[in-house]
Amino acid sequence: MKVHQTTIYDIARELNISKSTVSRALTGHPQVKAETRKAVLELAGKLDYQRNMLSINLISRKSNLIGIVVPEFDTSYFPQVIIGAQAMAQKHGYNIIVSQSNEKFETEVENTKVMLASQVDGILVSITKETRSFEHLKIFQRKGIPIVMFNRVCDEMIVPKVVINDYEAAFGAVEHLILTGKKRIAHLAGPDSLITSRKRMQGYLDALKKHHLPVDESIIIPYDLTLGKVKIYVHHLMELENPPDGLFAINDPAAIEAIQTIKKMGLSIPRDIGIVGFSNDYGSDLIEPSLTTVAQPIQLIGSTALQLLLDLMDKEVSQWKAVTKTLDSSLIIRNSSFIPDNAS
Amino acid sequence: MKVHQTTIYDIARELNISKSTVSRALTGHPQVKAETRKAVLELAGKLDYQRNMLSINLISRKSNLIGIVVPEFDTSYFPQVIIGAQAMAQKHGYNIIVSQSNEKFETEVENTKVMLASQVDGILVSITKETRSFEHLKIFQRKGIPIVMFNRVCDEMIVPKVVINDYEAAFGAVEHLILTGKKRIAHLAGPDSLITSRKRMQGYLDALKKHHLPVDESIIIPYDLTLGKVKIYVHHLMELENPPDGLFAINDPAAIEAIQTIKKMGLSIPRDIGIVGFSNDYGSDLIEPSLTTVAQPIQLIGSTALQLLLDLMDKEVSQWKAVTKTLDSSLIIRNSSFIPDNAS
DNA sequence: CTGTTAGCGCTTTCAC
DNA sequence: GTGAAAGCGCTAACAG
Repeated sequence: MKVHQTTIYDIARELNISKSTVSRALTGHPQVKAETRKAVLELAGKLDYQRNMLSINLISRKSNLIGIVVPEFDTSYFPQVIIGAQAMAQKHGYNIIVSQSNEKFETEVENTKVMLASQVDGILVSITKETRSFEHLKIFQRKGIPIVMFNRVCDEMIVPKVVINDYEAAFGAVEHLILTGKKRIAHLAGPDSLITSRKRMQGYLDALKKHHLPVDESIIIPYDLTLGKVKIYVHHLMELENPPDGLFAINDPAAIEAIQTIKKMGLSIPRDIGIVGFSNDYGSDLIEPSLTTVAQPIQLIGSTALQLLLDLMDKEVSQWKAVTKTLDSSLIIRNSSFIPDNAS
Repeated sequence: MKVHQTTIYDIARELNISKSTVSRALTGHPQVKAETRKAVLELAGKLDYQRNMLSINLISRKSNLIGIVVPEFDTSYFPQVIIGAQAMAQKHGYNIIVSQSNEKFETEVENTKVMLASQVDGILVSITKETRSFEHLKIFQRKGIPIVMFNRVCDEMIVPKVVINDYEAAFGAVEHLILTGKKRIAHLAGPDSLITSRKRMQGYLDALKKHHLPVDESIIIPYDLTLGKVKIYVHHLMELENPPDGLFAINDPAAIEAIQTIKKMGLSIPRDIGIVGFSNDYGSDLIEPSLTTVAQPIQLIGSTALQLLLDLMDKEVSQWKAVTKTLDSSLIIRNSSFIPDNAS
């Protein structure tokens, strides 16, 4: 229970001056007698006076709050993005409020409502895998509150976006497996609702095509990103009469689970099957064999998205441009796909 | 740039009623004519009306904001705590603003000022390793804004705290090494400024004492938590004329770095040296050999701290009790300290 | 049931 | 230089 907070009026009363003068002294207005200013500042310090941003925000119609809506906190991906965004926001005097939707559309809608009520000056959004309707986001546009999407973007929203080169990265990852001699490469595919999943799928397909390898639907496994399910899929794949000799997984947690499962089955990686993941999560360099994966500049995604948002906030709505910023990723080749000759 | 936001006054004007009536209709006040309410609600929906929490907060002197001040984001520990706290906060209708201090005292002071200005209703704090003065936190107490500390706590602040049983955990970890036959156990010790470091140190010392093992200062290495430095320390330790056969590391990142270094030196874990870490970070189960470590209920620490804060917010300042909640941890025995006989 | 008034803490004209 | 007054968007007595 808060006790009474010192206000400018308290200071004014004590000093027998008006609150306007106190305000001016506190905000560094030039035309205040040095003597008066000194007295005000001194008393303010003594009384632990702290400006109430709520009232200032009310006047300025700005909250200095930026909302971030993310779909989940299960993997290290989104926390990392937030770290990047938070650092940039802190630098520019903004606070960040975060809400995560647990991959539920309803929760996402709720969360955006909260952001709206909290008078955020802008939001960063990454949608859930369920999200098909975007009315809850379009409200922001109508209100002139800038939105920037990242990672989980959608075509329906005409806003700036930050993504990585998913197609090229997937293409490169699969081609790498092919160049190590793999001829039958399976894909643990992400939800079709996500653009990133579709792009990575296309990269996978085109890499096979380029190298004249057949596409076999039976080794393309739809995977809803639920941890723990990969085990079943991998068992299924490896017990086919014609099992794959390569696996491109939609993300690292899936790839790591695949490695663990395959090792338990007594198979050898990468000899029996080469594996490539996506994102370079914590631990992908620690598992044995270490995981070949596509490294995303995760924190940079967050800071870039926030920078884009800051840019929008300065501009008239009519000047907004829906640029899509595509950041580069890079393939990190480790032992799950390729072991150099001179290795121990 | 925001466009005009619909206010209750817009609705009132359009409907030719007073804004009080609009307010009452919107907040579900009972004594409003059903007809009026319907009209208001309809128009509100049509105009994307959204209550401005800023003004409500100003009136209620409550921001519905909870601040979290953490020392770093380098390891997965604090993000995880925040996830736990955020989930609990979201459930109770609070938003969370986070700031991290990069282990710098000055930044921590700045950050707490921001929290104060943002009119947070309470804060969760974990101090930097540099923090020796607590005036910036005591201001909150004087203002009646509740504080709960966690992990990086201090004796100087009489506030509720959430910690884990560091002493017992460290004692158990070291005793475990002793029971696996180790007789000369080194300790990578955390900064002496942190209570957790001191408690773990005490646990280490007492475990040695209980088993009549000598304490050798030369294998107790002060470590400031900077990633990358462990390599040097481990080399130093293992090249002693009388190297240790066990290592208790202050945290998992350090233990993992130790494992990597020791493996590169061609030594065998746990045969030549058994290793135990602390916290069960991401990846500690993935590294080879997998890391024996003390598992902390990290998200629970966050949610518990937030719960404690919520409790304080309901009470008069005079009713506040500075309980310290000690959560249990558990030793997870993996291959870096002990390999069962029937292992492959 | 509804309108009027005051006020949350602050900034910002407009006077003097 | 400083004070008085208005107002940001909303709620909460107090009338009627």
